Amino acid sequence: MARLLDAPPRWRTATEYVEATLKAAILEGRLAAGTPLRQDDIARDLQVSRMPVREALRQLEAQALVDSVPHKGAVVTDISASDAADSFAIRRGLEVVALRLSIPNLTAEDGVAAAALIDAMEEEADPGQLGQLNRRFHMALYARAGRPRLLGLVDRELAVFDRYLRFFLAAQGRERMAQQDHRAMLAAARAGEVQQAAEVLERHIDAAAAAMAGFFAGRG
Amino acid sequence: MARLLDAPPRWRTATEYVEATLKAAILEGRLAAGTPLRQDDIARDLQVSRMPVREALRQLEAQALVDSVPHKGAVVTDISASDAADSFAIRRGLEVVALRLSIPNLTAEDGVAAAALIDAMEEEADPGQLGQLNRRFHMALYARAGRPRLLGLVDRELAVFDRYLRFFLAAQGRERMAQQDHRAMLAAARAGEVQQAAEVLERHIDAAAAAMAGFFAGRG
DNA sequence: CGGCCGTTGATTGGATCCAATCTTACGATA
DNA sequence: TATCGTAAGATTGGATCCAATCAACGGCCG
Repeated sequence: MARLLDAPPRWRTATEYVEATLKAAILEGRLAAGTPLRQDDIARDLQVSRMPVREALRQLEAQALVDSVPHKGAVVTDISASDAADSFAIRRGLEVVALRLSIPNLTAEDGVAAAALIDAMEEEADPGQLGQLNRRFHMALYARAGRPRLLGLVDRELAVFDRYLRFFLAAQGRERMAQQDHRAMLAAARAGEVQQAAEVLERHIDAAAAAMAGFFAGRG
Repeated sequence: MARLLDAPPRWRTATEYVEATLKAAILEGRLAAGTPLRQDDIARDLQVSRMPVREALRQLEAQALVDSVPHKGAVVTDISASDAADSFAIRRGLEVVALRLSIPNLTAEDGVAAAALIDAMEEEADPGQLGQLNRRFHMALYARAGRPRLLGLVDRELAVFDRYLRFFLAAQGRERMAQQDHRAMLAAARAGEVQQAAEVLERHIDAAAAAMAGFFAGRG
């Protein structure tokens, strides 16, 4: 007899499946920057036709995770100091706005959840998991901004940033995570100190940008 | 005999052609908010197959110009007070950052060009052209930011904003364009006064957001 | 010996066809 | 009469096939 509740299919369309799979592979570093993404190979690996692959690649292009040239193909977006600077500029603009809008609506539970994420980061060693936790922590602070499009862009940009963070942590070690900034931001947010929280966040992102720039300068 | 110089094809791929055409139609208001976008109809009208239409619709979805539901279809994104608030929040975050980065690199010619755009706005009556000029003026101020991804997002969001501006101007009249803000921004930018220009821009966007919110409130 | 041009293979873009899904209308049944 | 179920049409998602474009290679001519 059939189960009463069948597990819902994890993806509604093949395109979503391909997009999610490729995105995860890129963010987790399994597809290195610069890797050419051949439609045929991906289609064969994922057991779908080339069409959902094409659409997924377009979606990822819109998310700045792949670069595509007409009639040439798609490539995993390169890591570069210049692109990192772009990412930090975008984050600084969007996240500060999101934080200011969100803080007045944050609940005590939100604060507890964010604190738990900070603690989890203390004990996590894997750079990939650290990136995920960092992303979730930031998003937890912005979640009550009530601006879905804004939050979508922030999430997208944090995904891009994830790749740089992984890159950076692998070389510099996890002690560079600036947990004191996270705690200060959370404390200010819980106290409803919008201005102070925003300033901490700005310094946090600027410091990360400077560290990343120095990192790139150090390796040519 | 063939001409020595054939006009280069305006678009390299059919997808680009469809995307540009649909985007223009949406921004110019010829495709009203809520209009269902049937793949077959568009393909027939533009003399292409359904496939480039599908890809173009995905691109436009990433630009927040159409909403798409799997197996249901695409619709021109609705105009709403909530989405307008999203747009203003995003613009406020991104444009302030872009302006700060751009001002130190602006040249005298950039200032002249921006001034010309302000003058052109004074004499333009058509809301659509006004929107174009407004967009070009803002982009002219940010052009030297040297952050291509950031500028791409700003341009995208200004495109979304164009629809609201057209909507607003049609009802409120062109005198609501806040040209004095534009002049003040330009003056501060030319003088290299980053902080002051940024503050004017913030007030400019906040005022526009407030006016738009009042407009929406007034019509239910 | 070197640069230019055509040819060939690989890869993507586009067209057509088929399958899956949603919507609507109609009818059966409580 | 209201509601559920079902069947038909419409529309989108996916697969397969063909055409256009690009890169590499090799021959030809200066």
